[in-house]
Amino acid sequence: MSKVAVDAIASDPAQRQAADGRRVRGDASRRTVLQSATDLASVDGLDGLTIGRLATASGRGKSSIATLFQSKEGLQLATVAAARDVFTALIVERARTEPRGVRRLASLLRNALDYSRDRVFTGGCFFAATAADVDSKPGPVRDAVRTALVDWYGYIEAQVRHAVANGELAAVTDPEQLAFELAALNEEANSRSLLLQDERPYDLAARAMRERLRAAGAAPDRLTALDA
Amino acid sequence: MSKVAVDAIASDPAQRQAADGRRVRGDASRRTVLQSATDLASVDGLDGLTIGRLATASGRGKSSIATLFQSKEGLQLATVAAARDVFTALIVERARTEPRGVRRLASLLRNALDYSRDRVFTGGCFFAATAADVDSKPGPVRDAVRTALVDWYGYIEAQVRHAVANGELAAVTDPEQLAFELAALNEEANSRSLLLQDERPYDLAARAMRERLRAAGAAPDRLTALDA
DNA sequence: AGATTACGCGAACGATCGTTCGTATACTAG
DNA sequence: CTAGTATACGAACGATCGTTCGCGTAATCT
Repeated sequence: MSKVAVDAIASDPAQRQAADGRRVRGDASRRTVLQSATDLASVDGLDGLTIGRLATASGRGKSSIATLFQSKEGLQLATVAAARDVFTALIVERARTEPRGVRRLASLLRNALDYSRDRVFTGGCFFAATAADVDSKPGPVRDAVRTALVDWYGYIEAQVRHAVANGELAAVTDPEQLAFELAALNEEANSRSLLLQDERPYDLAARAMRERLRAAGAAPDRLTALDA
Repeated sequence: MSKVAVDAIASDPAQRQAADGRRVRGDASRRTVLQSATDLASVDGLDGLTIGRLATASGRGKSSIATLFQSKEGLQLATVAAARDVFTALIVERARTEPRGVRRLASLLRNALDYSRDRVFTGGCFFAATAADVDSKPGPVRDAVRTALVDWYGYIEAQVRHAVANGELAAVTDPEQLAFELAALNEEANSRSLLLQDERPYDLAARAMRERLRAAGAAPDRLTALDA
């Protein structure tokens, strides 16, 4: 890249930051560290995530992590954000290829089950593992976890609403009720497979989801994502 | 009590231990401490339960707790056992007044919802709070939590089987499948009410349980425990 | 060129962790 | 009466916690 081009970029306020070699290096470090952090937190919770063990796991000094994230709370917030990015990319984004309604809903649920089953995070679903940890401790970390889960629940419910509006589900369907039940099955599969070290809960959950959606009026050929 | 009577008790090998004033005092202390311990662990998990804070919460010295339970692992095991006693007394024992089958099943589920909703433990259901933070760490503590939950799941499933055998539920009912779904609804109500600080999830869960059992063939008049 | 900013690391801080020791007290056993 | 046992407490142990400081390096900004 010519010096002229560099100057042109550097003179653009929006891109100046992105071109800052120090921040680029720092962001790369943060990304690497956060990969270990989400894994550790999925096992030990956000409270059990310690800077010392994270430093060892990512091969850096303790003070480096402290510098990169300012404080433990900053680290926790960044960890939640990183986990959320993974969650969204693997579950929500992938389901967007399906049309709104039952098809996208079924894809969403299948992706969520796979994300847990594949142990994308060592301790299973990141948010299931951390929700219990923070839900009794007010503060920005709890708020971040809560927001992520509320958004997730809301997205499921939105797809149910689309399905009802589409006529794919019976008009009498209560979207909040159905979304609650579907989320419950997903989370039970995650927690029980972790507890029993068994993959069968995923089949039980998928079957329950399929039957529940069929009972609500969904056509079987739009539920193939939930087949065994 | 006369001295003769005391001697008579003391000479009975089975009751000698129970009459040992030192152990009586110790057991009373353990009971008191464990009440704080189950509460703390329901909030911070069994790992987040620390001897220091438990000492403060129960108004004793740190070394007293260490003596009473030998080690942190001993404390954790005793805490799980104490929580299990409460769980069994409030949920399982109370349901035994109902006849086996759908009625006992509905009572069981109602008691479980109430036990969570009433915040018998500050952090909601003890086992939901602690399962997440031990399920990735092998050892006797994880085994104790796992056993408690497996027994609980098994008891639900046993009532489903009784109901099928009674003819209260359709013969085609898969007991493992139905028990899984009912447990999922119960746990989702607990976790979501904690996360959102809202009691509505309990109504959503009760409604789902009732409709699911009705769909499996249960008579409405045997599901009154799950009515709103 | 010089001042500033961001990363990276080792060293150290006070606090808390789980555990152990010594000692005191109460009760039992022989 | 003497030994032994079970609680109870304070003090201290080494380890780890989150945080801060100083110093060096690299990149940016004025």
